Amino acid sequence: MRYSQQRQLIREIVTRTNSHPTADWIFKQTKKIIPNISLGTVYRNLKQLEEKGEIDTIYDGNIVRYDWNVESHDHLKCTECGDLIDIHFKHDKFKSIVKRKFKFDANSVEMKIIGTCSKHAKK
Amino acid sequence: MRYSQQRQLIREIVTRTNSHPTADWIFKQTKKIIPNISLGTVYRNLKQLEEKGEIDTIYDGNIVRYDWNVESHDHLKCTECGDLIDIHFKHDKFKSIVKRKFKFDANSVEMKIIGTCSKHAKK
DNA sequence: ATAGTAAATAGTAATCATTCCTATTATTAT
DNA sequence: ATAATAATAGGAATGATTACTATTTACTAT
Repeated sequence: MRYSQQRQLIREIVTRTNSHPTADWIFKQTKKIIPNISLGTVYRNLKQLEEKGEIDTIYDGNIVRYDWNVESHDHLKCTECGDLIDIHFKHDKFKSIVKRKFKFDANSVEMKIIGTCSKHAKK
Repeated sequence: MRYSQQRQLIREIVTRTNSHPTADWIFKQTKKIIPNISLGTVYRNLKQLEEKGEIDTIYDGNIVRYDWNVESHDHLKCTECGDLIDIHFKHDKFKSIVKRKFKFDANSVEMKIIGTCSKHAKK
């Protein structure tokens, strides 16, 4: 994989935010630096970076978000503001349960807890 | 909400499968009975049935699947065959943890375990 | 440094799932 | 049976993503 300014910029933008950005948001950020960058370039590079294991993709409902944090972790999704908050749970127990009950070999576990975050708690 | 053949058929098709079908699959099934049914009708009715709480939507990666089982439950996703297998876990502990640690009021928990099912276990 | 190469890009067209629009049809209360 | 209006079929529109292609760029061997 050969160097490119575009890929390096995309990598930096994803690395520098905790907002789990979408491809379109990343595209808008890159345009501030490389005005004629194309959206296809953003998508192509995000896919390559994911394949290399440098970033992670998160399916948030039917939209795709990207995350520099490739360690297994879970998310809290606030229905009021849409924010995704990172949280880490141990999943070993679940993996062993499904192995025993279903002979299912678990590779990873994705957990999302939906509710309202502290900023938007209903009184 | 007024009766319609189309909606009744869609309801029956979703109810009679455990395959967590997509809108397109449901559309193909309905066409066998009502050949000139339109895809928009399928989507509109699936949405209405979900709003009434008769069915559930599942986001499987970036595609939407529908499920007659509206009770909270989790899924095992086989990376070999794509099948979704239903499983039920208790989530109370997670809800209380995020309440304590993040002041996050959890409504629901979605858990997906990714791996290989017994039919496709690697030797 | 230069030329040859293959990878990467910009720009645009195509695809896919889903939603929207509208004239027509079907259901239901009277 | 009729009027009111919910629901439909068919097709256009949308939005996210992928594919295509001519041009540009990065790397390699000279």
